[in-house]
Amino acid sequence: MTEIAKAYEPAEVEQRWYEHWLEAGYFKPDPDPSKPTFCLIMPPPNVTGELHIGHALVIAIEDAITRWHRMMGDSTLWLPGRDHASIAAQVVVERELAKDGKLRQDLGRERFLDLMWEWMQTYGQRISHQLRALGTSADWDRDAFTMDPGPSRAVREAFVRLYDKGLIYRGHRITNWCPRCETALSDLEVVYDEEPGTLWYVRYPLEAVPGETDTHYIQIATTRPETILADTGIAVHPDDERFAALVGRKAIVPVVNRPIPILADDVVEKEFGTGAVKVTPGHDPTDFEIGQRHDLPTLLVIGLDARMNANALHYAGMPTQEARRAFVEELRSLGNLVREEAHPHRVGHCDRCKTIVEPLVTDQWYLTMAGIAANALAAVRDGRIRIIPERFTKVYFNWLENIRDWCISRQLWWGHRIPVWTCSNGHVFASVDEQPAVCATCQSPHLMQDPDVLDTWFSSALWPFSTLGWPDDTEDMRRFYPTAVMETGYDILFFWVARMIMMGLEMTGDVPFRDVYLHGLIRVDGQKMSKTKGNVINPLEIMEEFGTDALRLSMITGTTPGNDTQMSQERLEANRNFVNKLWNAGRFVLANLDGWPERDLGGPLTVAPGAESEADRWIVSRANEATAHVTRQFQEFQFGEAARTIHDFLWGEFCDWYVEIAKIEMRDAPTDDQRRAIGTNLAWVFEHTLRLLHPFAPFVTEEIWQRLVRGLGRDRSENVPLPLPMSGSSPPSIVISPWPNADGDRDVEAEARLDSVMEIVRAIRNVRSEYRVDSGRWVPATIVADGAADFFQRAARIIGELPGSRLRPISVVDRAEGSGENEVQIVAGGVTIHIPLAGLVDVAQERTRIERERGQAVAEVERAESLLSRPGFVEKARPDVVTKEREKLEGLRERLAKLDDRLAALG
RNA sequence: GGGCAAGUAGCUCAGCUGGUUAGAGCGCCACGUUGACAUCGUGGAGGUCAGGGGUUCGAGCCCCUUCUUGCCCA
Repeated sequence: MTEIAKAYEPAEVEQRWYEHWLEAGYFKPDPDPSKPTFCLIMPPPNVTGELHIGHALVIAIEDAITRWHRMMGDSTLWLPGRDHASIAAQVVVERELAKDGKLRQDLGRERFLDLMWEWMQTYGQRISHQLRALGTSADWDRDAFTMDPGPSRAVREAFVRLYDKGLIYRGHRITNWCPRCETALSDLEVVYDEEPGTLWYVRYPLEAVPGETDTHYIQIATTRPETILADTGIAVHPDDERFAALVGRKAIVPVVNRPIPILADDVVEKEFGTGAVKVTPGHDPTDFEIGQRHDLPTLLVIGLDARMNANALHYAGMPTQEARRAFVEELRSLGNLVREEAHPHRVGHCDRCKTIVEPLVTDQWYLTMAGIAANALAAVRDGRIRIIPERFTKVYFNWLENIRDWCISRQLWWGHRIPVWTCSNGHVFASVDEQPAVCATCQSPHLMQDPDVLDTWFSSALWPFSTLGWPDDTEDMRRFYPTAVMETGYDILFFWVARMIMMGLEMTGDVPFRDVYLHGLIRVDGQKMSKTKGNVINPLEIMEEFGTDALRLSMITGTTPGNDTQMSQERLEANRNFVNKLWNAGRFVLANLDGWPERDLGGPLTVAPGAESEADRWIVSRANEATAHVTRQFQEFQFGEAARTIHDFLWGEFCDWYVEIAKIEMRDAPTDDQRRAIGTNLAWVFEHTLRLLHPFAPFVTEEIWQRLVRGLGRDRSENVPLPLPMSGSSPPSIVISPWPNADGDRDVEAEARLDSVMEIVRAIRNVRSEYRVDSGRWVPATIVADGAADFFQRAARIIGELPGSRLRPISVVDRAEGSGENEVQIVAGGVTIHIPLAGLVDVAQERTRIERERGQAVAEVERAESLLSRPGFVEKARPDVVTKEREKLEGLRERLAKLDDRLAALG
């Protein structure tokens, strides 16, 4: 027998196969134009560090989808890439610089960008290595980086098109400003946290009107008193009678003594604070909108550095927090502070550096969203794009229906420079040229490019087509666009998916993909992964310990679309064990083929047709069902279920039963031909299963498959394919082998027979265990087959010799020849088995046991009877359900009768 | 404030369009070294499917409602 390691050794196998696959070019799409295409664009990992376990999930799913389509015969393209992650990457590198006490400004833009590129090189390679280790079957020749010339040109092209259409505009508007990153952020890049805060009640004196002698006040409540300095109005709700008389009058801002109008606006909540709010258009998004509606001036008292600016009187130069404390004291001393109360409120933080975001009015580039958002809504609404799981469509609609214009400029250095130039004569224009020579209007050669870069997500939004060569009319665009599936996490549904749909429709006139599959997030031991918690797992370490296939299976099994999943040591161990089980099943199958001059795995092949055993027919039937299930589950994106189906079939049916039966059958086979027939059947089913599992566990399946089908690696020292006489025309690798036929026939009769055998064997094991029969002891038995003696004559040896059964000799009779007292009778699988157990059985115990079983049988009979006699059931239930229930009842009654007989005999 | 998800065995989770006596892995108890596998095998214990109401011949699954937890949006 060939020497094959007793336990699977993943490390030894994985690298070898990956390199082989690459060399063979299996990951490239089939150029045959007659084939249907399948294209999946990989969500490009950020080049900010290494991949974590969440990326392993992405790869596990996408690789499974990709490999499945490849095996289905599609011309399959999985296009890999990396993202420059403008702000995230810059923050990381700035942190590195800060360790040496340096700022990016110390280096200057050019040298800083050099440093960024170095970083990209280092981590790009590391990520690439990790992706390969995971088994990523992507086409590396098309590997793309967002800052590459192609995608960069696509960014300029898209920008210019939008700009020329008037959809991109320069706006002096309120923006989320990160004072640490010194850049504007989009609404999505601000994360809100509930934090303890204070609500200060402040009274503003009313401007006197003729005839009024006393000073009257209006009281407001605010969480940010320092912005009072920039107040340009006070707002109340139009229906609020308390303030109705004051609308139209003016109040005086404390400290600055500026008169400001009191106005009515719907957005004011009557219940909040006093019902009156100060309006500070320069420093609050809601106030900015109120200001727009009521034509209020915008004042700024906070600068880009989050300090009070020159407009802030004697507070100028103070950080906002300090200014707040000081200002409150001044209000108190002036008698304007009425009271203060604790008030938890939501504070916005920069998604990347966690600094408190300052809403400020600045000049930024905006993309008008209304029109393109409506198109993106329509694409999902009318079914051109399907979101899986479906519930996320609602979330998608909700976001797009309430969308605001997208702030796309960033005051960063790392990223795509905004392709807008201003000439010496003040003409502003956008250009797709990287370096336009002259002004488009006046031909002036003196041009200044906008210093800012674009939001990373602007380039990401173009990814499904910028990677395929857009804006050129390339072969790839024609062949693979629209792509088939976008697979990504639900956490970037807005950031990315929605924007790809908008941009895809706007730029190409077509949807960027047909199906969106959203997976959940990985949690580790109950917690979300994060660097601060220190529970970030490097997939490489797991792969080393458990093997890549075990890691990938752990990502897939027990998961359901769109739901978060728990990663745990136990799960990894379980899947490592599963892989090892597969490995050893492979060893067994191989051992039984060893020494054969040739193999034919073209189909299940036993002996002459009609002479196969029920067990051989059964396992083929079960394999056919498993294939049908797995195929459907792939079609429906039910990957967890698909993996479970294969697991249960392989372990619970193939290994637990068929392998054990085949051992007996082969040992007893009267001729070599017959023995080979069984071995072939074993191999056929197993090979079939390997292919089903390959999308989830590519390495171990290939390793075994090669040994099985190609006879590869029989000489382990050389690791080279050895020629083996083959019949048929097997493909050179499981990677490009065809997906098993999902329409294979079921064999109802064989399945019923084996169900009966398994039920009998379980019952025997149960009884042996219950009577504590020594596990090594063989005992004789008689099967009373009740009309099925023919079958049980054939199956007797199997029943008697399966593990844990140990019945020998077994005689099979049609009718009982009396019922001994000193024996156990097992009623199962439609037969009664008499087992004399002298010395171990006493009548009382046996009666108790039978009565217990009878009790269960009675309960089941009653349940079935009541169901069948229930008004409406027979009329309304599906006919097949009724038939099934009737048959079941019949079987139960027979069983009950047998148990009654036994009880009567026991007296 | 609006929305979504989850609540099923001690733990982690499956359960597809409603149809046997609700499953798996891990853990637990007992037994097991016959040549695929101790990363294993065999048997067992363990669940009023969060609570309440409803629809239906039939509900873990559909509807209403309450509670708990998590997430998203404002």
